[in-house]
Amino acid sequence: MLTSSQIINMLNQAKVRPSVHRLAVLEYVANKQTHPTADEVFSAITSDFPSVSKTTVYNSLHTLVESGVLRELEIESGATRYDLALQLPHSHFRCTRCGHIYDMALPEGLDRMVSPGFRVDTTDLFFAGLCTECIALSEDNQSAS
Amino acid sequence: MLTSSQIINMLNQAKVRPSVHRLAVLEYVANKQTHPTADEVFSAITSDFPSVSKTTVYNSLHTLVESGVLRELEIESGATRYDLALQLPHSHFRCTRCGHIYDMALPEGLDRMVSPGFRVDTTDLFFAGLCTECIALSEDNQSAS
DNA sequence: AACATAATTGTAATGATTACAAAATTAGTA
DNA sequence: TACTAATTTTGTAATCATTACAATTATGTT
Repeated sequence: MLTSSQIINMLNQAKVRPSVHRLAVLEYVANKQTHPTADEVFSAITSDFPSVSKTTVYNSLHTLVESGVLRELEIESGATRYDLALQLPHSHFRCTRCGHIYDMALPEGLDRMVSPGFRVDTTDLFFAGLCTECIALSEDNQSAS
Repeated sequence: MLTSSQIINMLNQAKVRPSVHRLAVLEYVANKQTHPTADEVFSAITSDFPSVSKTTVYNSLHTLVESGVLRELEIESGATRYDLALQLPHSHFRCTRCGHIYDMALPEGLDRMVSPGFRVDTTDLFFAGLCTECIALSEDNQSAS
């Protein structure tokens, strides 16, 4: 859980002016575990900032991605998700049943899979399947039927 | 390079009826190295089949994904890409400058990164960066400026 | 040939994202 | 404090990939 002043520090370090809405956007993405979409960010901060527009949310997210504070996750079609860039590298697991996205470990040295002469800037490892809870649920359903 | 009869065999094995348009869609995706988008498939086969509709291309791609012949790649936002599923597992590298997508190696045992109790159905490893050619081009530009 | 099923089509709708220009806010400076 | 320029924010309209849907056409089987 990051405090507002920690969020402001992140913006300052990234040389992004900490406007009210940018602060709200980053605070939500940073503290929410769900790798939210632009629309989820918009809905969430609307309660605190009823005047915020969706375009501002997009503008803020783009600015934060360009300045290296956030990362875009193209983990599923339909909507881009956003994740804090400034944390330990990790992979992502998406449960195809409940839709939750979980952080997982990421092995070192994956870049070595890329042919020599290529320059790797970003590495994304995505898994999809069923999470523990949904496996339990589907077993319940089976025994009930 | 797969022949038409090989493509038909793939459809038969997947228990998908080899209609004319499905054949054209699969043949294009299978033989093209570029992991095309639905729109690219549509544009490409329009020259051979002027009457084909975009909906048919989407229908065909979805049918082929559901039957396990093709795989969807959510490698970048904006459009889903399609790849043959029936080949050695591999990762993908996207050049952020020229947009080309290259097949790369995929290490074994990546599933072990996922917490116990989760069931992994698909694994995707994506890299982004600069390919050899684009690195050479940008060096040329630098020395020229 | 006749019937049932599957494939194909065209159009309209949806939903995420972007373009754009005007209005509001902020920072730096006199 | 007031001025000016740059930045941020807003609202609306446009764009683009994808889907929904209902009508038409083609196919396989008796």
